Amino acid sequence: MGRSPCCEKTGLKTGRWTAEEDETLVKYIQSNGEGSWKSLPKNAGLMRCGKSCRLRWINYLRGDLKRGNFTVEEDEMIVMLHKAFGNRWSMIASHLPGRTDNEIKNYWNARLSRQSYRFFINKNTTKTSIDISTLVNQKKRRTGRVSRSVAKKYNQDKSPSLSTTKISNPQMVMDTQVIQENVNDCPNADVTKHMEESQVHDHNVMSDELESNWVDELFNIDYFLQGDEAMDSSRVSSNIHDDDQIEQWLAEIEVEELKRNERNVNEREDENLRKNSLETVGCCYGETDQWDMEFSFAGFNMCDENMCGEEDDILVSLWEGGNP
DNA sequence: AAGCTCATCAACCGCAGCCGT
DNA sequence: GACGGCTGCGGTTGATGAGCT
Repeated sequence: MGRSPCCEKTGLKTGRWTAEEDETLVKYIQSNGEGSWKSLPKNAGLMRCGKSCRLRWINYLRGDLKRGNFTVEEDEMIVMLHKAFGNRWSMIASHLPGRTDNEIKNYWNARLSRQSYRFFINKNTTKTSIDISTLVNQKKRRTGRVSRSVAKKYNQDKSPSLSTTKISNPQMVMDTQVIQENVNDCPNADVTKHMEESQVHDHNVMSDELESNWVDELFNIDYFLQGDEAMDSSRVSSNIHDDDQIEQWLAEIEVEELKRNERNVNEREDENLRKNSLETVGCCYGETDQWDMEFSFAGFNMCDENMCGEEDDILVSLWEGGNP
């Protein structure tokens, strides 16, 4: 027996909402309140599915929404929250008053995900942690819908070990279009040279996918290792200045992490995976102190199938502390 | 001006959690 | 505990408009 439909589809209108429908919905909710979405269309006299009504209200009609472009500050918050929470848009949206999960998701998919994001290490920090096992053991991400149970497990598996994390500031956007202009400033001259020779920074010849994979990863790693600052999309080095806010986020993340750890019954196995993973990328497990960095941000995808051959060699060289 | 490409965003779809029975 | 309905979430789609040729 299959799942029953969420509502009776026959005769229901789909597609763009008209001004009249909006007005009807707003008036109904103002007088009756939110909720009971199933029965709302019938009671309000709308030929819409309840889910459609809910979505229209939440994403467009409710009064506390902030319209217009995202500010630089909001950009930064989204980047940081995405690092922390992944694609949990509702959670990200909860930190951005007036913005909806749908809006943030669209914004991310349309713009931010194409750019390179990373946190940079607090210059006072000398000890962080790497957990490459979480990267190496990730399966290549499926396109299309991913079941919630899989997503949940994935999120648990890649959860950051904040107990050793000392990330204090988000490093901002490095638009690939800016890479060439900043390439001479890159502290690692050999990487820079390689990038130039390979013309990997050529926006016209690189697909978005390649940009978002190994080009960005190279720059991430390079800047990460140097502890240098990067540029945001406006080409100005930028940090989030609200340290209290950051502390609050990190505290929330840590609470989540503690909850996850309670459920983790495979710690020993994870440790072995971690060792194997480090070996896989050419790192001696015993040398991790100085590499004790947290790499659990979404921008890194070391196991992506697009990463192969020459790119892999470069990354391995970087990991080993040398030059490509 | 017409056709094409691409970015944006509103809306839809289907899965999964929650809760009442 | 099993079942089913409701709701929320996240991925995807398609309409639209701007910019380019």
